[in-house]
Amino acid sequence: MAEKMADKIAPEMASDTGLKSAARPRKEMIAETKAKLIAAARHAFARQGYAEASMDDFTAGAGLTRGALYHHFGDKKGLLMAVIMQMDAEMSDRLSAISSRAETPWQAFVDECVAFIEMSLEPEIQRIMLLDGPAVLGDPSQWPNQSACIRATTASLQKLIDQGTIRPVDAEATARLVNGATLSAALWIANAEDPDAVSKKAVEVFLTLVSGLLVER
Amino acid sequence: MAEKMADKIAPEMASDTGLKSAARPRKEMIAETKAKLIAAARHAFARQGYAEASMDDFTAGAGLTRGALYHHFGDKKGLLMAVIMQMDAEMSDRLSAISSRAETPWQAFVDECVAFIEMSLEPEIQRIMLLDGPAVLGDPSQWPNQSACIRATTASLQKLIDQGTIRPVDAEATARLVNGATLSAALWIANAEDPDAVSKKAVEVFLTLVSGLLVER
DNA sequence: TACCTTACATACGCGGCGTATGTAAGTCCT
DNA sequence: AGGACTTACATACGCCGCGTATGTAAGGTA
Repeated sequence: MAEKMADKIAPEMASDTGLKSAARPRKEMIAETKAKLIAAARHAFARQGYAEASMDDFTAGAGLTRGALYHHFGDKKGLLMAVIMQMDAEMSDRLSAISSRAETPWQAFVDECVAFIEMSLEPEIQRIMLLDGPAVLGDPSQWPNQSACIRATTASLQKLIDQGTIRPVDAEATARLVNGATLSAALWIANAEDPDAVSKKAVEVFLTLVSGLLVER
Repeated sequence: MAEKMADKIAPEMASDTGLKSAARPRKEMIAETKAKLIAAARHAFARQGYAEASMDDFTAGAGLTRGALYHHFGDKKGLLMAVIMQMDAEMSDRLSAISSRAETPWQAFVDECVAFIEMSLEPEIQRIMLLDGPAVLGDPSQWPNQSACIRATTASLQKLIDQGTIRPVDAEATARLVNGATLSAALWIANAEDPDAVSKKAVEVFLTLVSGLLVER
């Protein structure tokens, strides 16, 4: 007990003394491999679909093996969940950026919905978030992240309710239904032979529908 | 289009020349095995999901083997398609029966939508038609059957437009968006901890949204 | 009756998933 | 500092499920 402090030199040395490489902190390396796996899986899932994407293949593409995958994510579903959470966060960011640029809350809401449709046209989002995600992981509203972009829409709607622009409905319920409508619109548009024409129709109908929310139209 | 009718008409003339007797006609046997396979797959897909359902298992449950399945349906996806077409036809029948009972076209439309939500709560429909179907087969609007129940809704809407109850929007587009909204509502309700409360909210919002379609509310 | 076609069953190979095991590198505790 | 323990992967193995190629028996046809 007496010689306790004699060699009490802090072992967490000056880590980055200019030359990085070899001895980077462990947490960073782990985060990097996780990120690499998520990125590789994301590409594979988007291009081939969840079921057809081989874990051996895309882990090898990331310079790793399935061992790393199972260690960090448990199984294939766990990786999908991680991919989805990442994408959901990105979508949420994009949506809030868009709505913050709008001049009125109503415009913000409409812009968000249109942006959601546009994002849903991106093959990666459509395939992973809208098709494989629900099939493999179940109802999106039960996902851990609780669909951040749904919450964004909910918030926009709540503002509109508070300021008396739209009727006092339940904001979350409205967000979910509107989201569902935009989603099916996006699927329809993306697979149509004439996307532009279909898109026009869909937006027109969409605006007609949400006009039902307005206190006065 | 035309070739479907062609190969249906041709071979049926010679079929019953009076004495089929002991052994039943071949077409009937085939139809029966097909029906058995579809029924077995339908149960398996509903209970375990498409990906987890083993073809060996449920064909054996029907007293057959995978050989029969590949002969009649080509592959697992082909069987899923057959199952979906069967279920879609059933749903379409139920919907048109409901709408024909309504007293006004508007009520028919609303009843149909509510019925669609209720049907989507059934685990079999939810799992096969709403989750696995789109993930495995792609956008439902591209399915051969072209979603019979979408067409039912489209027809109801067209009536409402013709009689001037709702604004002159595109009927099909409206049917698709409304369908998407009801679908997400159903998923939400089915997985909620308090389905009754959620259901009430969803219906209320739904009615508010479609009120936007009305010429005068 | 003999031939041909059809409707399955059987047999086989491959690829993917999950797990059990190995190993090197990092971390902690005197 | 040094060892013991833990962590982060890679490697190896077995199982299962799919698709296909092949066999076979039962209609249908002349």
